[in-house]
Amino acid sequence: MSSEKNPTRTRILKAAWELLESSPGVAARMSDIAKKAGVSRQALYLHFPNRTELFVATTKYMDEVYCVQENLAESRTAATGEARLEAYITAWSAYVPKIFGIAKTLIVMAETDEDAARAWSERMQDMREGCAAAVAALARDDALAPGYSETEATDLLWTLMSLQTWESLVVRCGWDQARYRATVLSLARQALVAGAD
Amino acid sequence: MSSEKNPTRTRILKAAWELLESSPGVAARMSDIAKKAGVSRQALYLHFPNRTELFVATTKYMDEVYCVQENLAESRTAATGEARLEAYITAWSAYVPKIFGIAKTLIVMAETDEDAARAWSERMQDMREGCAAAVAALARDDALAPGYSETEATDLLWTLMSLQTWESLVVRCGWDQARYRATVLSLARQALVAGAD
DNA sequence: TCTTGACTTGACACTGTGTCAATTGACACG
DNA sequence: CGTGTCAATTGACACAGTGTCAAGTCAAGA
Repeated sequence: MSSEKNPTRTRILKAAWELLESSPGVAARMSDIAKKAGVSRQALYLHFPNRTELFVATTKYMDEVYCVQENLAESRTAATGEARLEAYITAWSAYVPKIFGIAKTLIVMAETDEDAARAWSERMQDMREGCAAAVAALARDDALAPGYSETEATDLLWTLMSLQTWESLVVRCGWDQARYRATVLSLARQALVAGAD
Repeated sequence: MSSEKNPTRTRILKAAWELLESSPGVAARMSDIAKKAGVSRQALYLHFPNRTELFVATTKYMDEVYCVQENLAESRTAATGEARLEAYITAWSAYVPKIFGIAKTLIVMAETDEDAARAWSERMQDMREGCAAAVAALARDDALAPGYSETEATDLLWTLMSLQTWESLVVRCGWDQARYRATVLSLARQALVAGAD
């Protein structure tokens, strides 16, 4: 929706996207983005109030492009709780590498910037709802492992699926995506599904 | 050793420590630390070449004060691999909350600062060796779960014990320390110990 | 008394963000 | 055809924070 409508704005968003993707972290400066987008630095401020909001807008733009909502929502159609857990982990696993660059930047910015912290926290809260739904589905099936309340199970699943876990295994330890997905899934099953393994 | 010897240097380190502890993240500025230590901002540069090195020195100072090496090394005395795993997780769990403030700061700085990245990575490499030793002890007992190579098992244990996992469960989800420790231990056992649970 | 070393003071260069005012150029409307 | 409007540019500036530099202070010791 916001695409196509405002070509300069979109060019800026794409430039920010590319820069953040190629160098995860905080490195991308306003002038870098402007140069990449082929506009003046000041043009950025005509479209976004500040650096943080530009990055937040970039994540929203990515969500749009990738149709995140639909992809994650698919897991709702799974029949059993366990199938739902698997579907959700699979969908999220595929999504994480795509957003990692910008997500990492926002996480780092969140440490010093109130707005960035709020934006990122909202995003993670949305993801958490998916975890909670999967856990609730397990509980409905009477398949939630004893020893965890629904909240605790959600906390744990949310942590296992966090960007940080992905970063540790895939980026730092060099695992491939399939191994990562399989391992998180197996950990979640062993911990949360009653009588698993 | 570095303590007592150089009172001003130690005052600066203590000031940095307190500030980083009270506000994890990147907030502490050189002038804040100087003010807290009761010296001029320039005095900081007489003792440390730059902000990063001051923070790195602060972590080393903390290690000294807390006798990290000895505490972590204790787990080596455990008889079985499983006991060793438990001892190591327990020792590390107790240590994480103490270093969290400064560690978080270094992690954030590592994103943009080469020196900080190296310093933090070395630290985590040390911790990883402890994980590797615990995994090796399990393997020696023939108690390592099938499906993981020793390297993969180390990667996984290292990830489970990472600061980020602690932060997610304890800081963001509000778990208490005991629950955190028990859960990480249980996850590690289920995943890595053959025939566990 | 003279020297040395640790610390202070005040100034400055540099980088990056965000603001401002004046200007340009295209396009539409009467 | 002129005029207004809107998007974007240009160049200047304020501000914060790091790191550097030169000069000065002050106490302890030979």
